[in-house]
Amino acid sequence: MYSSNNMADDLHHIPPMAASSKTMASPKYKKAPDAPKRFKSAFIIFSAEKHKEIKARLAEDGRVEKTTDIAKMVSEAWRELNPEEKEVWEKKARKDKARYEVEKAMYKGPWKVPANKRTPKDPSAPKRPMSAFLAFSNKRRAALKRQHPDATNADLSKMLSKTWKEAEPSLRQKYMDEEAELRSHYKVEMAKWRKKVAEEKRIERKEREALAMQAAESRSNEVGMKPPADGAGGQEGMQQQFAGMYNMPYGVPQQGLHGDMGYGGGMQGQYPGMLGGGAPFGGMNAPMGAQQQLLSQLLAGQQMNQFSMGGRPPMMYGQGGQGGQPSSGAPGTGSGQQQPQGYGMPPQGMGSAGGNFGMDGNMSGGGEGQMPQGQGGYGGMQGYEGQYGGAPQNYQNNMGGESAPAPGGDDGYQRANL
DNA sequence: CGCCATTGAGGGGTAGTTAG
DNA sequence: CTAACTACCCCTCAATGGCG
Repeated sequence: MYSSNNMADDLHHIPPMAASSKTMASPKYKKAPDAPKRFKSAFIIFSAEKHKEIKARLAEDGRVEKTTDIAKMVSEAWRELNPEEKEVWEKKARKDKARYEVEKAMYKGPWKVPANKRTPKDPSAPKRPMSAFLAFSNKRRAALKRQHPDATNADLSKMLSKTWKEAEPSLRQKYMDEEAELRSHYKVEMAKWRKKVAEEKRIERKEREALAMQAAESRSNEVGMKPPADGAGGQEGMQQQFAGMYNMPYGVPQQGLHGDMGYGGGMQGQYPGMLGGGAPFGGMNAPMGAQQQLLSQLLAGQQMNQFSMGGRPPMMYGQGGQGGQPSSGAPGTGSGQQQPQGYGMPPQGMGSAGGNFGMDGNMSGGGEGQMPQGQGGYGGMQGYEGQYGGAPQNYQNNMGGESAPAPGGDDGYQRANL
């Protein structure tokens, strides 16, 4: 549950691009290990494969090159690609970017952690085994202390170090064998512990999902929404892929998130104003231009929101509503109420059918105006757009998008505050 | 409660590339 | 600045117990 509105706490909710080095002068920060991994560029995806390939090929010839030299070969190979070949990688990059947008939207945890600090060791983790030298030291330290009563432990350590280095190899070996045994035991214990932690996380995730589902269902009943006839597979896909990895603060994507990239269904539609194919917002099938536009606008909206409103996380999943009529631009049926809560929250959970992003509205025109719950929130981006005009209040007016305001748009928010 | 002083395994950061 | 790759380098942490 998100409850703080102080700025320090908001650090944990600033997506990477907003967390500029300016604001993070000292101490330095690095990406939080659990935060969604940034999208990969076409070159990086290419590089990952090509690097392996080149390395393997060199190995066949018995050659071993430095990583940095292989990187140069990868670079050269990249430059030699013709546009058609490049397009293969660029397509993958677009897909990964969509993946990132979804993960980012769902992520609630910290984006940055102090760079100069290691992640603190989990106290429940097994301890490291004692090294051969330390075991040797333990055995001899007390006796050595009796011989040199005035020596400090630091002094004793120096002496022990010398003795250790000069010790008979067979004696050292004895300690090293002991260490090896301890270490193999440690590895077993670590494996068990890791498994246990993973299992706990899995259970926690399941519980969270169940809770979210419950909340979503009760809300769905309240507003009398019906499950979608088509394109309803999304929930599963999304949850499997993303839910649980991240907390879901403001509501849960309910439907339409099937497919490998979530956002189930469609975005099959064409550009704004055009009638699309009807599947709800499925991102991957959309014409790339439209998709990129969507994504970049989404991103822009989020950043706008953070900067202007103090860093709320970009969240906009919630229950979607009924879309409007894209061809005419006629408003849909929903209201998509917004509750800023003093943070300048993004229009969460706004109707899926939001105009600009269109699930049903401008962009996709799909679904015949019927948006399954949870599609959404993208309608909310309209609200962001309102900000371009300068007035944050536009959030409220724009909820759900001009061409297709969506009912139930506030749902995500409500669930978030359960 | 952190520091000191030691060795050595293992984890994390870096270099080199391009693109966003 | 961050994505992937990985060899290499640097830092942390294992135990000990007196001291500030």
